[in-house]
Amino acid sequence: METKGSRSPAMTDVARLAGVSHQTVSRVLNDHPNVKEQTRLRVRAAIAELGYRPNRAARALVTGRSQLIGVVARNSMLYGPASMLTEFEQAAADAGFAVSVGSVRELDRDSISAVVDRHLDQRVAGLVVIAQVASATEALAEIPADVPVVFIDGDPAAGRPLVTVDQVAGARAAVRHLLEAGHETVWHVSGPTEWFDSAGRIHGWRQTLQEAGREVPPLLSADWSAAEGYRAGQMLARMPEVTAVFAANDHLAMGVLRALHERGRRVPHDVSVIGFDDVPEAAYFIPPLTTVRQSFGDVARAALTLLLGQMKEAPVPADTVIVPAQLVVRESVAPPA
Amino acid sequence: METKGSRSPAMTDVARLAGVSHQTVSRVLNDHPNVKEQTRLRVRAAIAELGYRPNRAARALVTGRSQLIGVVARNSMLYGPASMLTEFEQAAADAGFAVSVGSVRELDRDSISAVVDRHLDQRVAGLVVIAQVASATEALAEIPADVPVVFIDGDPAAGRPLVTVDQVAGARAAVRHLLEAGHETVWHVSGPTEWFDSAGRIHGWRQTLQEAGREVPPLLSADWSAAEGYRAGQMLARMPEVTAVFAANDHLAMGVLRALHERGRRVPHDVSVIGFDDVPEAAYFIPPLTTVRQSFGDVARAALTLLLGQMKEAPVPADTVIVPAQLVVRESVAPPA
DNA sequence: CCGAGCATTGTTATCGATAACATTTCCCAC
DNA sequence: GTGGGAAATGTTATCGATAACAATGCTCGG
Repeated sequence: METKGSRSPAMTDVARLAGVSHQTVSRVLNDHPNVKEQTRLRVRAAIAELGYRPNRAARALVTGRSQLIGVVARNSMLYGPASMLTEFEQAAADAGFAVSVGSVRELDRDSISAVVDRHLDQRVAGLVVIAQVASATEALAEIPADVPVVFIDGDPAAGRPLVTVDQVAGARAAVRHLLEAGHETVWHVSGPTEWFDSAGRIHGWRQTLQEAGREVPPLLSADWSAAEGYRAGQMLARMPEVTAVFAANDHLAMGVLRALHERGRRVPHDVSVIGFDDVPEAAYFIPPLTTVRQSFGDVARAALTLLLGQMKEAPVPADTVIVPAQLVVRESVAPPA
Repeated sequence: METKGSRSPAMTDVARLAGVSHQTVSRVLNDHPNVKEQTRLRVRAAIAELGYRPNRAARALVTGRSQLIGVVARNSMLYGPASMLTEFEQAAADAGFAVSVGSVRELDRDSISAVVDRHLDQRVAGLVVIAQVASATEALAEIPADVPVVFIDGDPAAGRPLVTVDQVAGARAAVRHLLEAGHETVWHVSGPTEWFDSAGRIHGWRQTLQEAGREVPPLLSADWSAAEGYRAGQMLARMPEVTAVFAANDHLAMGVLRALHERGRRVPHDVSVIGFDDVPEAAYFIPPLTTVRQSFGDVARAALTLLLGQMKEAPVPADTVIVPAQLVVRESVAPPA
């Protein structure tokens, strides 16, 4: 019944039907205080009758800002970033914002800059940059100061509003759990070292070992894939002194598990393994994986809150939000044999 | 250097600098034929000098259409839908389109209708609906006929442009592979039966068994999670006559593997298992999973092509595109013991 | 009962692009 | 060299909203 006529109704159509000026309709729509209750109702009725919905493009044109939030993210199917995006979209939708995604193959300055420009063309109301690596931080210079921006997983030193998971604490919890189980030390298979996420987890790992006066084994660094976890696992499996491994994410952990299994080293009997992320499948690994859960939903909601705070010119509650991570104990950890 | 002044330059600024009218600038921007080469260059130079970028909102207002493609998808972190989205965004970006995501918690009529309306407010140039269940099809009535639409994984009978993976052929390949290995019959752990994806895989499974004159075992249906795969696997593990299982996706397969492992039934020695999707981790399951790969990238690109075809009023090449699926053989299948 | 002052409503300008139409310029055939 | 027609450019209207300002109408104190 809505789009029956030649085109969808505009504000003037509503105004005519309600017997007021289009400006009054605008006022009703924007909840301006000085509109008589009776008029307001009449306008609302007309809006409902016509099935009128405001034209965002027109509004964006005159206000210079849309109801659109731009997200800049690396094009990847990694569990973390993908979850992040979904959660953020959901939070934004609840707040009445649409989300425009701008993927980029690499987080280098030029790519990011291009995506940011595309978003600015659309007159986005704000930007969220999922900037896991340092090179992304440089591109921040491209973003005009008057556009609200929030970084996720970005550089804590960048001086922009930032939301991030407490990687260090998560890693500490994992390592402590292994030490408490009686292991002499813990090996670490990390993500790419340029990632802030990786850096935080490495830091937490090293720090915890040092505080306990344990030897810090050499770092095995990889990308985030099961394939590289497998490769690292093949090395570790060959070394009998390895009894505990902390993998920087669950997929790496899965690769490690496979490698250990192949060489006949049982988990957790011979080797204990902990992951990071708590992907939905983690409980069904062989064996069920003890891991560190990060709440992407919390990160997304915090990011949105920071963003909306900037838009309303309201005082921003805090510049940096750190979302806690939580150890989830399953069956991949045991005391050393 | 760009946004230095009070506001970004508009078309008239470019026109003034180039000594032409703003309309001529518009013509250059839109590659209209009747512009003298020399003028064109002068305008281009002015554009570059000012760092001018057209205001999409203004364009959208007057043309009634933006450079934005709306995607309607169920909010989920399932591998398939998430990959789909990423791939589509990438393809769209390459074609100069931004993508606005509208998630919905459930694919019921009202939710979809709300998201579609939000997209129409933004005057999207086209819509992509990832509509895996029948209830989503009903909501198609809400979409005005003049808005280009493509369905992904939708109802083949809906009479709208559709792109989908060849689920039936994929399932047939999987089942045939198991029969050729010598198994008497194949059990199937399916996804939710309302999903078209599930329906196609179930159909292919049943059809292949029947054609081979084999008994069709009762269907075990589940959601897409490892958790339900595990539950189904627990039942299957208890039945000695089960020697071959086709799981409707890799995560279900993972749950099945865990359950079999727990009950001491070895894969592939005692039971063979095949999955669907080929998630990046599939090669690192225990054992490496034989599965059916679907190319989300191909689906995304096909969808975009269909959409662009509709926009240009150009003749649409085909109404339905079926992307092939491909069996990936690893180590989870062997002849029965 | 009148006018100050606020509440309410209307009028007009504006955002920055494209569309439609008007106009000028140019080229070439006769 | 002139008229016709196409090529090139300019002018004005328009999309649909908000902003700024103008003009009412109402209330209440003196």
